[in-house]
Amino acid sequence: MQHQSDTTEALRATGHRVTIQRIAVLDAIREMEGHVAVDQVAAKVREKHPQMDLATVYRTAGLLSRLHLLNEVSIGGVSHYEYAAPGKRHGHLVCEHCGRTIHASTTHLDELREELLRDTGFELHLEHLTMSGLCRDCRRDEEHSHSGHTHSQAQHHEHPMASGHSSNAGAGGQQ
Amino acid sequence: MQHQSDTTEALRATGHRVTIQRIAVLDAIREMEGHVAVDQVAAKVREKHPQMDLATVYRTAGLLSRLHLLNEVSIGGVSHYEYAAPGKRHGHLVCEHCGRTIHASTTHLDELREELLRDTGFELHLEHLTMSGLCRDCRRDEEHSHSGHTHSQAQHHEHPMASGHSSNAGAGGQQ
DNA sequence: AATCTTTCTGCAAATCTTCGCAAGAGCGAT
DNA sequence: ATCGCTCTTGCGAAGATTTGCAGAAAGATT
Repeated sequence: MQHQSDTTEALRATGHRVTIQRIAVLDAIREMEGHVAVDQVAAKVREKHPQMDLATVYRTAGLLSRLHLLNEVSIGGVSHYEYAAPGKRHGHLVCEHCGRTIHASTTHLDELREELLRDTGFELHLEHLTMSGLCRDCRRDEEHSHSGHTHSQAQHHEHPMASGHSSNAGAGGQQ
Repeated sequence: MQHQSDTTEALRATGHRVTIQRIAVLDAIREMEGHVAVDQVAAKVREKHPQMDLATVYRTAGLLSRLHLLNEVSIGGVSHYEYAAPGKRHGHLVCEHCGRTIHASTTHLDELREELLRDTGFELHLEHLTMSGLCRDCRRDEEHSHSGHTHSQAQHHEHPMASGHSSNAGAGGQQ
């Protein structure tokens, strides 16, 4: 396990302490791959460390995210985290309709980042960027049901597969 | 007041009912200008409608946002809303350090939107887009304090002036 | 205007997330 | 290995936001 030494280093380098909780949270998330909700992380972590508190998982994931060891993705208002594999940066596109998450290469985003930096002095943090909209499939569905009536106020939650890993959903398959 | 008829129309057109709560929430936010937190909206609304429930304000703001009558901006994890003045689209850049919000013209963003649509089929909703990073001032501060020690885990909250900005500075009445 | 159907609202309870604080655990010096 | 200074954690509580439900209100119909 050399991930562990990377983690340890990153923590030390920023003046943070190396604790079992921090190592455990990072390990758990790395093992699960994909975007996982905090309570899933907690469950996983508790397999080995039963007394780990939920608040600690929140704090720890937040910290690791600030250190760029994890990426934070908000899906339907709920925080999810994924392992920030070095050299695999990407933005997140979350479908407002089905909750699916698609990865966007940073090619597009880096450009945006530079323009913003130049024009406004604002340094965009791509790692934390989550953008919402409609995925290809749901866009089609929306158009069909455009008869203009009975929109329930509740947010739609059709495909109940919001948080399972989705490494990539929109690009290829599905219809 | 012709805003009101616009609102009424937008609601009817989407099969929603026109209620005093909905009108009141939109009015309140329009009057306050800028990004306001939900409880501020509730306080404002209650000046005229004391029995209005907080949950209703949440639900209503969410609905109006989905209808593009309001924009939703998440600042430090807390929802804020602003009146979506027609023809004044912009993205939001929230500084992670001081919480300030900067408006980004959609020039940069439209491009991104098109590329994403073409490449991934994902239709980005610019109105809901909030991006985080560091503003010019805080970026400078960060560099100065780069002696590498004592990073408190708590997120910094230096300048306690979250919303005033870009075009409008004095949006007044807090608490 | 009275009635009927369906949507909305207010209230309370449930969730998700953060915070304060005292006890516990790192890490450098002894 | 021990001591001490801080940073962290666990825990309870508070804050933020959502949800379920029954009664109230909107809009269509008569």
